[in-house]
Amino acid sequence: MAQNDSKARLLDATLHLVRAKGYAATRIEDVCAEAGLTKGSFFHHFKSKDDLARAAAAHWDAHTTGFFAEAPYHAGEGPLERLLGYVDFRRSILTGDLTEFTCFGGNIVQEAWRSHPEISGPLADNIVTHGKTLQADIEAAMAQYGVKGDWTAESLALHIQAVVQGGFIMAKATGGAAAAAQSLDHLRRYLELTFSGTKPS
Amino acid sequence: MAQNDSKARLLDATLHLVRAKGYAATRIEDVCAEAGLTKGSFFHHFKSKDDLARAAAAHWDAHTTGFFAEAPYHAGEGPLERLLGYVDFRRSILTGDLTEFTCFGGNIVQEAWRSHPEISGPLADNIVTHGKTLQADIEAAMAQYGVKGDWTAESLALHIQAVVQGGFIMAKATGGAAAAAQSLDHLRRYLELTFSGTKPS
DNA sequence: TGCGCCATACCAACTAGTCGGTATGGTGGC
DNA sequence: GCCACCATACCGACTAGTTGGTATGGCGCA
Repeated sequence: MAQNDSKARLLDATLHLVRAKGYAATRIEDVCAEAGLTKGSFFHHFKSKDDLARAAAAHWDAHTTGFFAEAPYHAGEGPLERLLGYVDFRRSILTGDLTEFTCFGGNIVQEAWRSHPEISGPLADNIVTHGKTLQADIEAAMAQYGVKGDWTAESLALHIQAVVQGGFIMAKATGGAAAAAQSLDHLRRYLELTFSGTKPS
Repeated sequence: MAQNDSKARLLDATLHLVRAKGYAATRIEDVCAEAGLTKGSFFHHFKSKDDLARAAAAHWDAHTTGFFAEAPYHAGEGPLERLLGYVDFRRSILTGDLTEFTCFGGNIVQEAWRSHPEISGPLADNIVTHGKTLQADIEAAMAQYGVKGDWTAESLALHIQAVVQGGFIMAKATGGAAAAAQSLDHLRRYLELTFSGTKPS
């Protein structure tokens, strides 16, 4: 049984390098070097660079779906607790290097949304779908707390993702994760104010 | 008068193309074609592609600084009116193609924050400095409304930029400006809740 | 005449993708 | 046990096309 994880190593290297340098600037040989392989092996597993990107997108989708499915915030008792728990969880994972916790999908969507729709499209779906996993709890919380605004649960779900994605950009702009964390703090206060109506000091 | 605006046309083409395809994928000949020139002209005005990027960053900085300095929201009577006016203004300019209203700085920071710090650095400063132009009004509004949270005016100023930048990504992910507009609506409600303490229906 | 501006032709380096070949291990027949 | 056969995984040199950058010269104007 050879090290049959070569393909996975190539995919992981892609996720890491794209988040550090972007898609266009990531060379196939960079991916090979980080995975400890050569181009011959690369083209055994992938037809082309775009094929790698599509596979990396699917890899990312599977990874994030599983990662958030197993996260602890689902254990919250009520919908608002789970919602706030999600924000807290996103805050808690802002550790280590920026290339480890930033969003592969957000990078690709930002860079390749128009030039490579066949790659960015599934990742855009990943972001939107992930955001909408919160929609049911938002609706339940709206009902529970009698919140009736001129906005939809879906729009709030996507707003949460906007703050997450924007926080990553601000983290890059300021050179640290603190900016992303503080933005999530403001988001948490918004949710508290919206659903409880009380202003914590 | 010859078309002495060749340099400006090259810079404008750069802003447009980078927002559509990213920096690495934007070729010099693409920029020349969009500006209606050839490489001879390009290298008369710029030493290299990176030189172009630095000049485009300065161009963008000058453009945005003037653009927001002349915006109408500064005429608001109180600090909160100006703050909400800024959000409204950002919402009002979400028209036309995504390549026209998205942020050149955000694109570069996202893609080149680590690989090209000499280019992304000034643009990161541009975003942060632009965000902090709201800080004085936030501080004044905090004093006026007696708001004392465990957060700083600076963090809120940067949070506003995070929502703006994140809104652009969500607009790309959903294929329309509506996502960005709805996110700014949520941001506006957060500011209203924070400073007025009242919940609008 | 000289200079700013621009076009054409070209070069050198880089990179995506190809190709011939090697190593390993499984399988079925005997 | 052993061998022929084959599929998978991998290597590294090579090709072909792209792209940043250069060299040279033309053109209009002060």
